[in-house]
Amino acid sequence: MTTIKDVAKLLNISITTVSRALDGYDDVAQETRELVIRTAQEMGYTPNRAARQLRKQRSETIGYILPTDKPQFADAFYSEFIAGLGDAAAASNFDLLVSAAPPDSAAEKAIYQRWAQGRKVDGLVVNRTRLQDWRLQYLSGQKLPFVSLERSLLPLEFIGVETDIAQGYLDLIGHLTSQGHSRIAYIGAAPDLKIDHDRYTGYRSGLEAASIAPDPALVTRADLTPEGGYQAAIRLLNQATQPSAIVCVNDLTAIGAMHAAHERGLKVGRDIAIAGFDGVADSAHTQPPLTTLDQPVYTIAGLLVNMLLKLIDGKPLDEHQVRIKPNLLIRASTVG
Amino acid sequence: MTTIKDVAKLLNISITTVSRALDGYDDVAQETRELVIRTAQEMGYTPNRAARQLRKQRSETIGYILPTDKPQFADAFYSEFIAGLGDAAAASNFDLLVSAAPPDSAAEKAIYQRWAQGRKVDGLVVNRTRLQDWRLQYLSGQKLPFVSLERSLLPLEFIGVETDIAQGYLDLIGHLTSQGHSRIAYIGAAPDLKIDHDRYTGYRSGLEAASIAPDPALVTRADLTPEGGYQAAIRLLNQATQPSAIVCVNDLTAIGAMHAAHERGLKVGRDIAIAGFDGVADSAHTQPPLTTLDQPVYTIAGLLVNMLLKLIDGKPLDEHQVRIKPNLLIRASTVG
DNA sequence: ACCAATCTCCAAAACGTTTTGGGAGAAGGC
DNA sequence: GCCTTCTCCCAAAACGTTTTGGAGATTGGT
Repeated sequence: MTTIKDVAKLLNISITTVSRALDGYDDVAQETRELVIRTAQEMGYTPNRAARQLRKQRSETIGYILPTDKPQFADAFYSEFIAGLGDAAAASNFDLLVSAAPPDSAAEKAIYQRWAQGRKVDGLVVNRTRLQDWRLQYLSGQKLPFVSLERSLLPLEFIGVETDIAQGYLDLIGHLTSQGHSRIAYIGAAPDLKIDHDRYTGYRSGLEAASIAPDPALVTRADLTPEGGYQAAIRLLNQATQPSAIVCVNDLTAIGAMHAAHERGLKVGRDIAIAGFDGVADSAHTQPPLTTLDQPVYTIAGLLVNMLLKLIDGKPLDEHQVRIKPNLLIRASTVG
Repeated sequence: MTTIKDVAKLLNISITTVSRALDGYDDVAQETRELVIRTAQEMGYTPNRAARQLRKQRSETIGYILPTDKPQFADAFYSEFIAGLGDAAAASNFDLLVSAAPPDSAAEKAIYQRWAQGRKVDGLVVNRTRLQDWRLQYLSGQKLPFVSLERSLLPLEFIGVETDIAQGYLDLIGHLTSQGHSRIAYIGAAPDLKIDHDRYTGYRSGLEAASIAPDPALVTRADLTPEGGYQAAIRLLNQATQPSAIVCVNDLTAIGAMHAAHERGLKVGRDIAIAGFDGVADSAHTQPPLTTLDQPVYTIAGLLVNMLLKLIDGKPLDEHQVRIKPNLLIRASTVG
């Protein structure tokens, strides 16, 4: 491993000068700088990250923890989200540290502590925000910068990105009612999740806007997986008052719900309408193609990272909260 | 931030003793050890990672780079794979560094160099191995430990996990022929990928075992996405000699292919059989449910990490190559 | 010819650990 | 009572950077 000392020795100058030449300080002669840069390049010198971190007291690393409820954590949302985080971080020469833990578990807490205490990361991205989310409190307390996708209900300043769910659901429910639906069901997620809270609220105001009386029997929850959506849809379809349309908290849930409908011999689109949210799964290629509220996951991840980096650098943010309007993609699953 | 010095000062002992007490050396009195551990706990002391790395010359971090061909990198395989890597690493107190770059790009090379030169990681996991893969050569040259999912054709020692594709395809093609199929098509991936190479070879020997003459017109390639599978299937279905069955290199490709078949008015399962590979996508809930060769992605990731950690520690491996037999899940997409 | 200002450069300190190479005192053997 | 062996502890070095606080040339003004 070649160190800064090797470069300095070869050039017969001090390591100070090498360091400053590479860092672009202006108290080093143009000629020397070029020489240093060239030599460092030739020798294949890259600063040792640990040493640099130790001295600068920052790790140039951001962290993200996957909310893995179960080992089979297959959700395309997250592959795209991580790709977005990784790309944006790399573009600013930051690294991305990833771990996985079940939401609200001891393991999750342990990772947060390890990262925060050891200053392993300069900041964190959190998503799947919960209504009362200790993570946000903890990070605030630790004075560790963070951004989140979806705000919590805690009285903390929110910095991050939020999907404009209200508007999205107005569009979606409007579309469904224009197709003649009035018995519109909702399959949500765990009620302590912000996304469920928001989407359920959006669902209710969508109904209200269409002057449809809400029916509690048409509301159920699942766990954001196809299997959960499948089971939930079966529950709905087994009831006396069957839904004519189902809006689902995410695409995976909708995929499961479509499966259940098919099993019942219902033709999705004609006999029952089903819609998702995310636009990230294979929604364009399901059978039938799935109507969904598409959100640009990759872009959102990039936005979050850039906000976080500004926070870390103490630079001012253009806006503390970015609202993203989801895009209603109408496909065959909701048009007869 | 409390440091080891703070702990030592409070207890009026040397930092050496604190360090050794916490690290479990046996040259510290039982009484002292307990006191130190308790105090450190109470003070919320966690060793500074950078300092520790600098001194120990290892980062206790492993790296993985996502092969993001395009921004929309939605593939549930990778969310599960990363969850597996993250969990296994965390179980050994290692961290997982993730980045993203298009395969075989300058960006990819830059990340590998940055991580290798700066010793930012102690080892790497690589997948989507290519037949001639410079990454493996580079890492070998840098003497940086790595494990890979799927071997390359390079004359390098292979340490990692390999799916027993030959056996899997024998099972799958056997299943298809027993259903009366003989015009079996193959939708692969880029031919320089090891997985395409292996699966194509498996496909060919599967045909051979069933005494079916291979037809080049029934072989095409896509890019592992639903969209690619959709386009490829359209090409196949537009031909004079139409396939009666299609085996796809992964589940996403199969999902796209099913979409194309549906659009043609074909009933998948009855009019045409379609099978995937991965078992990770929402294959159980597609319409119809998809026959696939299931591989335990989460487990494989864990195996890889544990092999890598042994490599890093210089410990002997039980086996250098682990073969995983994929599990044929027969579902409605291949049974009429 | 002198002083001040400007350019370049550098030695040494600091970041927070782990490891090396003992050293003091108690216990044990004769 | 002396020598040896444990037991428990510690001071100092080292890891590879960045930053601090100048110091020696050179230039420019008068």
